[in-house]
Amino acid sequence: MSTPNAAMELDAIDQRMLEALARNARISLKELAEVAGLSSPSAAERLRRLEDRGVIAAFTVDIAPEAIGYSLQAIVRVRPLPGQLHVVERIIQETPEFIECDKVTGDDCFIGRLVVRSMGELDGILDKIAERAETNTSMIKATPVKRRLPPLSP
Amino acid sequence: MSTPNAAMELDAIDQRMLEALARNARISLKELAEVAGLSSPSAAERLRRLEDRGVIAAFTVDIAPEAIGYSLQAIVRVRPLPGQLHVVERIIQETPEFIECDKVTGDDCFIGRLVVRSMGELDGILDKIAERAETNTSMIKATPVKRRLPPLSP
DNA sequence: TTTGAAAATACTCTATT
DNA sequence: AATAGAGTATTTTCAAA
Repeated sequence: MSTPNAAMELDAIDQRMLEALARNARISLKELAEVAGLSSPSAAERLRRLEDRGVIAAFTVDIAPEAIGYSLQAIVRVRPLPGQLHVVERIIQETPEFIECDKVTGDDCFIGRLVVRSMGELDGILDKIAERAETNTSMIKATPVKRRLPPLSP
Repeated sequence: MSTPNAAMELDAIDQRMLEALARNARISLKELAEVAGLSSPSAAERLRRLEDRGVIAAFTVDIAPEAIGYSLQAIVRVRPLPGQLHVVERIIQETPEFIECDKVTGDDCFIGRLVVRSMGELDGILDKIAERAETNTSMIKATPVKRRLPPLSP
């Protein structure tokens, strides 16, 4: 029971492959194979298994919001008024400026991240939510830890 | 002054390419070209320019933390005690379970996301920070909005 | 900026260890 | 599980518009 499920273990080769993909998901299988110390077909097979096991959820692109005009980012804690939970959840989902949102324990029901072009835009979005929830907004000044992989070794 | 910088504009082709890459960053140039309605060389050239302009920050892999044993995720707000700001920032950076962290305005100085295998592990991490900061932890129960692209059209 | 065609690379399949 | 080799597909380059 305290033995971790073997299916969850990543060996050194898996780890090197995931680290290489985290640096550049568009790396060729050939390069990936070199990093892993395998032939290309073996690397392809490993990659397929990592996907099948659900370890790899997706290959995605990181956009720089500021490069397309979103000069401000905020983290918003949202506490729906009684009876408004589902409406608030839908409003958040339908507001595309919310680029991620988690539902959490504690006083705050939702914690979301949003991008805006201006304070005016932020104000407009928060006003819409204000009818149905209390919000607490923190503007992002810096990002000391950019999104990174969790520790891969047990 | 109210005119957005033209360099920040994404045309319909750029948008389709970014959306396709957000779905699968390892899509081939050939498929990307089909999505865009261009030849492969044109798609490659557009892609290169999106990278050069800084619109594309990186191609990355999304790991499913629960598939490698991290059954719990938390959002932690961290408020360093007087004089402890930089030490706390370093502790967070050096704790690999923090998979992202922002420095924000307001009472909370840092808001971070962390993954753990158990409540015991979470407790250990928070105890280490507790000597130097107040923390407020929310466990993630669900994710109503998974990381997605910001709106791409002005 | 885009295209088409050719050359260079990379990928995938099968058989094999 | 991993590999080698062969056949297939993709990517890159380049001249031209």
